[in-house]
Amino acid sequence: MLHSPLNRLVRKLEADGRELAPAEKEAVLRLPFTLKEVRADHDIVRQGDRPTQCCLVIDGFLCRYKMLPDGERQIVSFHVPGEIPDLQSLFLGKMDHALTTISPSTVAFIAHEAMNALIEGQPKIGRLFWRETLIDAAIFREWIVNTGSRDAYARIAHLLCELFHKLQAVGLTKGTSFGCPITQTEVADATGLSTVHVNRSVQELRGNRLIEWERGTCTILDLQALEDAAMFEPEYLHLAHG
Amino acid sequence: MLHSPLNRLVRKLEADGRELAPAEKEAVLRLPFTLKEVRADHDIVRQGDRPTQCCLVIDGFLCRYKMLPDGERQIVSFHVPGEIPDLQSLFLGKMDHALTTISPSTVAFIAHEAMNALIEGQPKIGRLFWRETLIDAAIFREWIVNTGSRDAYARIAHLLCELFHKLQAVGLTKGTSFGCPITQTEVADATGLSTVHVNRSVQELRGNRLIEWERGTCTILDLQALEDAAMFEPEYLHLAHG
DNA sequence: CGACGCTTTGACCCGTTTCAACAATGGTGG
DNA sequence: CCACCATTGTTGAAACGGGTCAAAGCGTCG
Repeated sequence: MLHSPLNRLVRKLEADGRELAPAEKEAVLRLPFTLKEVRADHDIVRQGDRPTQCCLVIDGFLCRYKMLPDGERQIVSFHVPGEIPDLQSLFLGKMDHALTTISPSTVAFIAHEAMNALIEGQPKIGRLFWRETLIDAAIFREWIVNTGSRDAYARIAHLLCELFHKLQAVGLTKGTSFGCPITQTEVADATGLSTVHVNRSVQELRGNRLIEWERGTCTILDLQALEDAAMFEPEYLHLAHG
Repeated sequence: MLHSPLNRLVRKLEADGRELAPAEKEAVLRLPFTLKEVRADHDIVRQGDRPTQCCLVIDGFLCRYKMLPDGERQIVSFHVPGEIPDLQSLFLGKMDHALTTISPSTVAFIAHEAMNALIEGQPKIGRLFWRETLIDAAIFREWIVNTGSRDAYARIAHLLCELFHKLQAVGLTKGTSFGCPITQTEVADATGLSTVHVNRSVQELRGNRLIEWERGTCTILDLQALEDAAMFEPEYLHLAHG
């Protein structure tokens, strides 16, 4: 039990809220699940689907996106280990967007029934899950701000700050470095910019010695300067200690 | 009881989910509240606040917004009667954004304790509230798509489609007309455009005979054409009948 | 070694912003 | 009931951020 993949979820719940009671922790760890390795760029859930299970990220990066009739793809969120990107499918039957892997990933599928039983048996856990979805919404709000009010340079800086803080909260950073398998094309789809302009802006961030970013590893050279450039204020992430 | 302002909330819950059982409906209508008339452009909750009550819109338009350090204002959502824009404050103590009136409005304040008691006593209502917040999140996602992937013309068209459908669901439209007290400056703050360009795009929508919009009333002249121009697909609103 | 995916570059173009007025509109008080 | 003022809406011209297109470099992995 100590090394169950579900510990990722426990750690996440405790990062956003307060510590879990032993009984609560056990109830979470007792959730039945099936593990699955998924290759990169593979849709886990598609727009229009009616899932009967939720997907917990154990390892790797996922994202949610919507396609427009004109072929444009808009990524609306990135997801790192410990998160349940399609928790909403418990209450919103039909998916209004797709969920896909960015990198080769390990995910745990948990049946809706099991989630519902957990929520009923442990209402406090239910509250925490609800809270997770509200933090999700807070991040969406900040993304609206990002695409609506920041220029390209700040937009990309902001995305990197967000990823860094999210990963740090679940212990997936080493110093100011973190594994970041996201391509510039995906950054473009997430920020509403062209890949060409993303590339130039990333080079500018590098040139200003704010970041290093190559071969899937991003290192923040000057966090304060990066956050200033991004107008980043971490409160919206609603992390317990910061 | 029949004409309690809380009927707005009942109607809203039934628009998004299925019909309420009599006992559930009663429990909602028994919520203690205090009514308040609020003038236009008045902050109901500010960024950084820790509210102890929720705000139910009875009459008028509200919006949520975030300010950036550089003075930019980004509106992240509009709210019409029947909605509880700060329901999240039940679980996220500190506001990461502000809530303000667009027009003179009537709102009902409901204490967090009362909301919590209702949710515990009527878990099904709790589920519906959770669902409301998830629909909120779905709308945020669509706004990310809007600012990220659509041009000015489509962006504004999309906003109008959304308002129309939301208002229609709670019975606040007359034909294809609805009261829309939003100014072009507010549309600009919501879409990430300049007021000048909003103005030109609105004129284009008028010129193409898709809408009429003056003196606080918006009439959609050709809903199909407007939705096509906006690439609008109403599923994300998760309304019961459409 | 070759192929594929990702990054990088240059040149040109266009949607949108900015600035700076000016015109309507509507609410207020005398 | 009209004069006044503050919002809101409208216009034109010039500048700019970012988009588009097309091609070339570069890593990595079979």
